[in-house]
Amino acid sequence: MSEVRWKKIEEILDEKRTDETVHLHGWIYRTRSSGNIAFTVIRDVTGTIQATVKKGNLPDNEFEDAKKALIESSVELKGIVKEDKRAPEGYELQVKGFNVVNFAEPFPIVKDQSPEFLLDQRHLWIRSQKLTSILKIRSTAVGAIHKFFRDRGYFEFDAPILQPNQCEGGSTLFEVKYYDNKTYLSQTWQLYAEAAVFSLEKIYNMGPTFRAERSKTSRHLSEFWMAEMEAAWMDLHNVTEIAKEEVKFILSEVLKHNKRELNLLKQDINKLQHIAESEFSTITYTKALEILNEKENMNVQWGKDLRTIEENKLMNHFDTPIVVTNYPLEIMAFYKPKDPDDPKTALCFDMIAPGEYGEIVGGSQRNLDVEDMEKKLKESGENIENYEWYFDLRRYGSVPHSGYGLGVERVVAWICGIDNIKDAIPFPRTILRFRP
RNA sequence: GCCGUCCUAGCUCAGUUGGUGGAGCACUCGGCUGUUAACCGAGCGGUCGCCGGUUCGAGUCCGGCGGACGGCGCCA
Repeated sequence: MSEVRWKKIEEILDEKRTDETVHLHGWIYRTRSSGNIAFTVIRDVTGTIQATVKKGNLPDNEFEDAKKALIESSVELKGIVKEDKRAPEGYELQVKGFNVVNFAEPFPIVKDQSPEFLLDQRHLWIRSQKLTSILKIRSTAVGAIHKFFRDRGYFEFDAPILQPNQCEGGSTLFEVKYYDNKTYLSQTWQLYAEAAVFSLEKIYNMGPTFRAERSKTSRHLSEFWMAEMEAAWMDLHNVTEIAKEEVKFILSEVLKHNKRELNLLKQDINKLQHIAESEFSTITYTKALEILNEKENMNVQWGKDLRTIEENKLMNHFDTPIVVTNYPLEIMAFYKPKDPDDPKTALCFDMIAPGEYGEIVGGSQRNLDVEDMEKKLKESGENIENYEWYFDLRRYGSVPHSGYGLGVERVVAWICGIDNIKDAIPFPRTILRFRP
């Protein structure tokens, strides 16, 4: 086995070496047989190719195995590369040897499937071209995020997953038994990041985040990956510009490495290319309301958060992601500070994606006013003693600092153009599903 | 938390005014030397989500329960 040089399907199709004998291993993707000829389409990680098995070209028992092997059987082939217009990829293998490594049982996923069934069979559906393409793009996106920050002098910094505090509101925490106490699964890395920027100054992280929101939408997961950054000496404007650059960088890396996958997902590459090269607009919440009320005939009261319908209507007016800043102070979390130039609003922002993918980034400058934060935490019923360590950060050499979190699955879903965020993560966890 | 849709073969679905449960796909067997999620013939395959009610008779009508999925709110 060690002496065999296994070719990948992509190599065979790119090299176009007619009459070359190659060894190939993979899985049966489609199979058809007709008397003394059988067609098996083989897949590997790089693509698919038709392998044509004719009786007489190989030992009879191997021919019978080729006819008998069901979809998803794993195989090792020896064959001769031939150009043939009748083959789906233009080239095919004339098979000389057909070794079935494992005869698959009847594969449960066939022509017609429902979304529920595919979620039940996720461990098998993950082999599909669709999910394989998305997972390759996700891998590119994750690599791009690391590269983006490291190239700019950021340190990777890890916060605990088990945390004693709340941050985004108590009802959305997953409680975990911790010896004789209880802790919560991390909702954000932010509070610990704020401790670290006083030494490392510029940091980032990407990791799992847990929100027990009772959301049943195509945009929500209970466990998702968030890519966060935090930096000392930066204000709101600085970090919104970094967020725009980051999203554009992720997109351009995917365009560079995953054209084949984007095509399989039927995404418009020119449109994505245009977005990667465009400036993203920044508008204020107040300006967003003007657009909604004047151009969309809506009647949104100042002070209400933008809901899904408002965000979707707003995005009718933009073909790239946009940044919306200065949401009403009252409806914002305790760590978002008042804007001194517009005291009814907070120094915060969301980035909203085109289409109906919603908020892909959320962030803010950080509140430095301990009294103000104590007041807000008390109002929302929290025990401020849990936050004393956090307030200490304001007592010993505090500086202006800002940060944001980017929803990895939302960005991947948007770039891939998929209709449900569940397909942007291998094994999705939602309020209604946590297996397989 | 609120609202909606659905539950019949392994999968996707039909099933009329209540009257002996169907199709396609998958699988098995047979046929076919160029198929394109092939085609032709045959076969295998059912606790109609569960419990109760009405009725001579319920997949179908009524009540309750359970499960799945989606929308809103909230958020990445």
